[in-house]
Amino acid sequence: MTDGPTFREKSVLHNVPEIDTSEALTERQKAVLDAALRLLVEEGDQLTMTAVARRASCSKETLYKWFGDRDGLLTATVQWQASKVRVAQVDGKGLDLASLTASLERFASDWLKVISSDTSIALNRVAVGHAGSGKDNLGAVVLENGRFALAKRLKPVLEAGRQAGLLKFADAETAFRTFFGLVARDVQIRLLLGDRLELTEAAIGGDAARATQQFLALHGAKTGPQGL
Amino acid sequence: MTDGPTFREKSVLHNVPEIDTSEALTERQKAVLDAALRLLVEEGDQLTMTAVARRASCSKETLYKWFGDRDGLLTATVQWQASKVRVAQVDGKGLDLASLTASLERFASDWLKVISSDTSIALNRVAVGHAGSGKDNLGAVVLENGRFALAKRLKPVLEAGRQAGLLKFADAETAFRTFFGLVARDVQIRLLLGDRLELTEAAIGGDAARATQQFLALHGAKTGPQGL
DNA sequence: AATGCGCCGTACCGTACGTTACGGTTCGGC
DNA sequence: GCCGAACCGTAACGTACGGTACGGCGCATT
Repeated sequence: MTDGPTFREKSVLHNVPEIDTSEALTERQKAVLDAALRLLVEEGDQLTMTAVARRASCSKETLYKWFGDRDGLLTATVQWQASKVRVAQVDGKGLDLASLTASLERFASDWLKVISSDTSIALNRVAVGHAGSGKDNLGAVVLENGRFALAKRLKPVLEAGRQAGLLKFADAETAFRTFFGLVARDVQIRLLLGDRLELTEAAIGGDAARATQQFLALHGAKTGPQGL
Repeated sequence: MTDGPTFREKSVLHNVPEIDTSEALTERQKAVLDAALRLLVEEGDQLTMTAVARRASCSKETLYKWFGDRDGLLTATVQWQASKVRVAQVDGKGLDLASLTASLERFASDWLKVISSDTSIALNRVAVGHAGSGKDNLGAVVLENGRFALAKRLKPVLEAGRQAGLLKFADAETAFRTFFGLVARDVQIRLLLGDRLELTEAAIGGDAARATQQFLALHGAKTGPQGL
């Protein structure tokens, strides 16, 4: 990880233990993938193998040797970035309304930062573009490390909140999706479709707080109407 | 480059008003665009001009004459479809809670049907794919006829609901985005990324009802906490 | 020093596809 | 019946780019 051109997400993601699907990448390979990633952000799906080679100061032969073909390079790049992006892990200790609220706001804020980052937008664009045809992979990878990873982290928090009598819901999956909707709203699709939509730090914080309060209004045990 | 007056440069920049019925397309041209649209749904962005010509039983020369170039054809196709898709118009008469609820459910249901349709998915895919690079158009067109058109239809309903004392919110735009988030949740991004996710008629109806109830819980004048 | 390996740089090949050109056919107007 | 316009079908052109081959160089091992 010597290299590391600083990505926007850097502040968001917390280097997570092992897990890693990053199967034995040498430093040099990581550097090449970082170069490919930067180019992907700049040029989108129409980056060329030649351009990647030039940017990474490596030969095309090496690219093909390491990644097989263009699709392999793209997949490796997406996975490489995915292995870096992780939303915060929150443990379910010390459960009171304040800490639950803080956790939810944290998740919301992190998620908004991720989906509004240039890197995420570029990755989602290329994944969407490849989703329609042939062997997909990319879409599944992005989904797995994005929306589903978020769910995997958030659900235990929701469950803990329910155990502690702070939340009320029938199905954690449904509750998560409600939270997801309240947080993301139309942001991602607008960004993917090219809508300028600058999210300042302050705006993100405000949206996170709003979404959290709305979610608590719907699923908080004390305040809201239950079961919606 | 024989003649100039293709409609590439015409109406792309400014958002289309309300009724703009597909400027002066002959029946034959509409048929060709329908063929292109069908092919777009099947093959995605990698459809070829040859394939379109063959499918539409027209010559490539005609395609270029009518639509300028590949991008023009794509744009015309997207606009043509966009001119066909319109969510329900609802007038603000007879405002009681029942009719307001029914209207909201209708909007939600219509919207879910739209975004889960093959056509919409294909169109959004190609628009997203083209959004990153160069002259965008497609993303703006899809956005204008999708999310923004929906807002334009729904906001008067929300306003009318507020006037009638049925809803409470500070900003119609924000309220709309909340509703949008509650309805769409993660559906669109998952579909765009290739996630199988079959929405049955029943499921859509259920989701529409749930989203509506949640929205009313947040913004209903009587039940919910105001201002969220 | 010699050998071998991994990689860079670059020239090269094959092909797919956007775009153009052109001959042939239909059709409406005179 | 003739003319021109519009259009179909297809061949041809140009090019960009994915993929491959090859020569040279640094470096490690012997």
